Order: sequence, then structure tokens, then C-alpha cells
Amino acid sequence: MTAQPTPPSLPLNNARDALLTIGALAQDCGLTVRTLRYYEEMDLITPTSRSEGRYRLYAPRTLKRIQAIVALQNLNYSLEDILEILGPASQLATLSTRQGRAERSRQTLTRQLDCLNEKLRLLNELKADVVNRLTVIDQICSPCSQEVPELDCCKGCEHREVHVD
Amino acid sequence: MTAQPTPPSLPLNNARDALLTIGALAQDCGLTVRTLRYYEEMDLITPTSRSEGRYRLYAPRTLKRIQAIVALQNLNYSLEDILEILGPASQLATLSTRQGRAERSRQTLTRQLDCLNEKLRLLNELKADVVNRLTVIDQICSPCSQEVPELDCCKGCEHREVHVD
DNA sequence: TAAAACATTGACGTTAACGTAAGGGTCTTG
DNA sequence: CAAGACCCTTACGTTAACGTCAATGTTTTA
Repeated sequence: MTAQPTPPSLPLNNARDALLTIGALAQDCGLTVRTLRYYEEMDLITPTSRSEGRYRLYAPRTLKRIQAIVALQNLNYSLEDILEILGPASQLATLSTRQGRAERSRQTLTRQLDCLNEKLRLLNELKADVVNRLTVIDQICSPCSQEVPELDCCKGCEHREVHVD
Repeated sequence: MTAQPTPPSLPLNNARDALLTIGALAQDCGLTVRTLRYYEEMDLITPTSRSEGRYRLYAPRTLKRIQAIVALQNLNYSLEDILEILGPASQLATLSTRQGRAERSRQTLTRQLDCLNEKLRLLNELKADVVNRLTVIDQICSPCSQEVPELDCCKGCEHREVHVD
């Protein structure tokens, strides 16, 4: 997604109009209202204000935050992990100095990177293994091969390095 | 703990001696007894026999199977997924033909490979993103840079492509 | 052979990430 | 201004992957 600069056809009157109700936000991000409230419980998001009747009102940029949350979830981070990565929503404005924020971001990103590299290592290992097995199995499946007979057996065979049982 | 190869001072008489009780197996693989029983409930493992007093007795190769389960779990597969990948433990001997087994293995492995490639793609994307951010943040943290001032702010700033809030 | 250590089958408890329902206010549209 | 549509909080339900406890039976060891 290249950042579409939202052509100012309608010069957005003031920021007030842009606020989303929780239902609209849920619609936009494809999550349920319950989920958004749960995220709020965890301090992953927070409404920027409330209506007179205490309806939650969200700034549009909250959508970006939610997309980040979902992306991380798809990578199997727990919401607790994600909270640590993104930081609590309610304290976004209270961090004292810009330097401090940058430093903390750096630390978080570094940890993230380590974690990612580890996952990548594991995945690549498994992939190599799977590819190996596929190669062997494919040989068995091809009709012209009679050798390697005990390969996919499961009891008592000794080809343990090829398959797991 | 480096695997002390237990010198064959006592040449293991017959295969009977090699059977493991559930406690020993748990010890060997670093899981709890409860977990192993739970795996059995799910048909992920199964004892090869029972003692007179109905104690579960496992063949040593069960350890390999468990290691595979744990490895897959570390890659965030659910136990249900793992069951599909490895196949039910109780039916290992009942699959009819060797060709059939090989073909099914091939299909499973192919699906696994697709899944792994997708995960790798996602992870690499995220890693690139993280590296990008780190680059920028590092520039901010370095004492000689005063520009890019609004980068790590959180309310109202427009550098949305750099960090998420 | 008795105690200690280990095992058995229930069965209920726990955490994460929500779903779902109740009982009630609030916006909005006709 | 009344009916829907939407929102509020509170609270209990659900699934996965085990933990933990109880009451009891079985090996092993001293």
C-alpha cells in the first residue's frame, strides 16, 4: 500500500467529522465490536474521545494501529507480546522526551528483529527438512522405482532419518 | 546436558527391556506425564503395550515422534494440525499399501511446504519493515542528527509510513 | 513384606481471545 | 417523537493445551 495522499476534494472541515464510532471502525478493519473493546481492555487501542452519550469515538489513524496488531497476530504473536511491541495505547502521549521514545523504539525493534531471525531460522530448517522428505517420497511415488522399499513404513523400520513416527 | 551414551555395560538383552514407562518417557523428552496422556487422548502417540498392571509402555522410537510434535508446536502448529500432518498414532500400522502411504505423505508434505513458504514470505516482509524502521530510528538516536524531528511522535504527526500508532 | 515411588482413570481448574446474551441508554431517520 | 439501529457495561460461555487434585492400584526398593 503506497500512502494515497487522499486528494482534498472535500477539504475535511474539521477533525471532528472524521471520528469513527466503534461499529464503523469494526467495519473498516474487519474485526468485531467485541474484539475492539477487548483490545481496549488490553490497552492496545483507546478511543480518542467519547460522545456525549459516552459512545467511543476513534481517530482514523487508529485503523493503522489495528492493522499492525492484526499483522502481528498473523505471525502468531500473542496480544500481550503485541502490547509490548507497540506499547500501551493510553500512554502514547505521555512519554516524556522524543529521544526517549526513539530509544525505546529502537530497543523494541531490536528485540523484534532477534525474534524474527530466530523464527526464520527455525522455519528454514523445517523447510529444508520437508523438501528433503518430499524428494525421497516423490521417488517412491514415481512408478519406475522399486528400491527404497521400507521407506514409509512405520513399525520396526530403521529409516528414521527420513520420516518421523 | 550432552547425551551421555550410556555405555553398554549391560548389553540390552531383548527389546522388552527397552520399553519406557510414561515417567521415563516424560523425563526423556522434557514433557510432563499429563502432557503425554493428553497427546494420547488426541491420538498423537500411543503406548506400544501395557504392563500387567496396565502401565503404559512405550518403544524408544516414540521419543522421535514426540520430538517431531514439539518441533511443530514450536512453529505454532496446533496439536490438531500436527495430528493431520503426522497422522494418528493408532493407525500407523493399518494403512493399507505402501504406495498409499507414500502418496498421502507427499500430499501432506506439499501442503506443509506451501504453508511454510507463506509463513516465510510474511516473516521476511515483516523483517524488512523492522529493518527499515531500525535504520530510521538509529539515525534519530545518533547524537549528530537534529532533522527528522517528528518521527517518533504519536499524536497528529504524519510520518505514518515509519511507525505505527 | 511394607514403605516409597510410580502409575491409573476421572474430574475440575486455568489462560487467551474472544462470542454471546442481558438489560439498558443513545443516535438517527421517517 | 417513536421506531430502529447503534452503543453502553456486566457477565457468563467457549476452545486449546494442559495443570492439579483425588482416590486407588502397581512396581520397586530397603
